[in-house]
Amino acid sequence: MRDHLREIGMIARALDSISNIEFKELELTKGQYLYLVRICEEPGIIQEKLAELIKVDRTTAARAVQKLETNGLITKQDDPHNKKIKRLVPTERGKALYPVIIREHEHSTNVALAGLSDQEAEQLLRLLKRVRHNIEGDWDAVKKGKKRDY
Amino acid sequence: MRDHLREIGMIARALDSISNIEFKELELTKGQYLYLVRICEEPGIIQEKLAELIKVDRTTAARAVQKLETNGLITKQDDPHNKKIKRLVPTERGKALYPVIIREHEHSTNVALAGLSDQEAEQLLRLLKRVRHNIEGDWDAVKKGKKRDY
DNA sequence: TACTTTTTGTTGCAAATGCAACTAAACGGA
DNA sequence: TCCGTTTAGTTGCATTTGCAACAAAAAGTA
Repeated sequence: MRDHLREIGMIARALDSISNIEFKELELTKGQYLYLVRICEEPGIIQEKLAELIKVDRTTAARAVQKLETNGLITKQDDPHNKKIKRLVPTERGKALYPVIIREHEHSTNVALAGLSDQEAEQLLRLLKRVRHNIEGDWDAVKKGKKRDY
Repeated sequence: MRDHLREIGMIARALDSISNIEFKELELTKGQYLYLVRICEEPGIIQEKLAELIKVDRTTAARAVQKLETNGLITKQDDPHNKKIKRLVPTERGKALYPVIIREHEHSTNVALAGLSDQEAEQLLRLLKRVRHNIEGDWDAVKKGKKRDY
């Protein structure tokens, strides 16, 4: 049957669980790696966009970011032209963790894709991107209170 | 780049978020649908297996199941041959929710797979199953304290 | 300009999540 | 049989998560 979403859920929870356990020795608590990598890859990003990227509630992102700042891994910088937004930038300590996180992700990716040919791996990525794109609209709409009919 | 896992994470969080919001009107709180569907599909399953299926911590499953029982959606039944285990069985009220959950899932699946040909959808499912299988071992091992080298 | 709406960010709760640590039954050898 | 190990379940505690509700700056509109 069409168990695509169930499989995706299982994979996501398993890998998130692994990452959280493995990053504990980097003093990163649950979920923090998600935000830190994104801020490293897109320095100056604001909280709202970050939440949208990661697909997490705005307030959850707010607190994760707050904690990253408290722990000295990022800073919130005022924008010269916009008093409302705060640009998120990794500190040196934050930047130093980036390659470690990436290495772990690469390892997990290797494990996940074991036995798949290059073509299969590429095809999988293409399809996943399309699926992600397909659901982004619904996520946004439902989050904002829209009722879906089904 | 090999962003497979990131895409999977985004998709999983977005869809979980949607489901949690939509099932609120069924009086199901966060995550409960995950457990209830599985118990409906495999009545008599025990907590430990359930956690393994869903890829969630044993104690998290324990409390979710506890809540499902409190809310009258499942019962815990003693096994005649094994005093330790408790078999989880949906009540009539629990069973009644099953088709509603499935309908929502089907809708989300339709949205997610929109624009994919039948061949692509089937290929995606095959690949996801292999990926899930690939990582199950690591999840189990890391959960039990094993350190991965990378 | 004055106004409405949207965007961005925050805080107060209540709930879920998961690690530690603990029981007790079941299992697996000597 | 006895005894160590694994399996299954639970509770305490700290943390994360997210919905409501709010504030204030920015953007859009008349």
